[in-house]
Amino acid sequence: MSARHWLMKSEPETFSIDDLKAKGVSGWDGVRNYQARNFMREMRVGDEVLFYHSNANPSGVAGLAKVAKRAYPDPTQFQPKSKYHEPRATPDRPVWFQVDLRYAGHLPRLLSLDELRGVPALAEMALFKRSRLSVQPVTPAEYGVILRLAGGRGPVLASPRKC
DNA sequence: GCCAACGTTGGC
DNA sequence: GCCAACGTTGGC
Repeated sequence: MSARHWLMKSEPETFSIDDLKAKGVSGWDGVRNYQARNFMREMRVGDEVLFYHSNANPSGVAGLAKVAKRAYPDPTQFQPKSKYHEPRATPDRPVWFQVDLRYAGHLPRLLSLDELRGVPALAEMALFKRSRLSVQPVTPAEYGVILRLAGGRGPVLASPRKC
């Protein structure tokens, strides 16, 4: 099965594409929305992810990542002191899941929400239709349009290496 | 199962 | 910081 494509949002004040670059691989913890969780459970190693900066100025797609590990229980749900603590969860019956992402590059330039909104080929994106969903699928066509918009044919846009 | 109240996301 | 959109909770 070919890799699928996703868009994942993070507030750069909390965790930015620069932070992911510094860490190399990071767990995507803290997702507390069922639909977003379900999408993460569909992800497979090697799927390609658009890293979106939300609550930023400007907000937009900042970089690329790849799924490095399939969904597993988000450990913060078991930590009473965490703001992500989930009292209903037990190790046997976890409620929330996360994937690991591997940094795959910055876009040559940030593609702002405003710019993306003006592109007809992207009009059906969940980004606009479901503006609060923090993990969402992206079609191959949309993914291609976004990479092309970002411009350049730098290493960032080179064909993805196998994980 | 309905739906009002409430909480959160995220653009601006 | 404001607030619209919308997901979740809980009373009934």
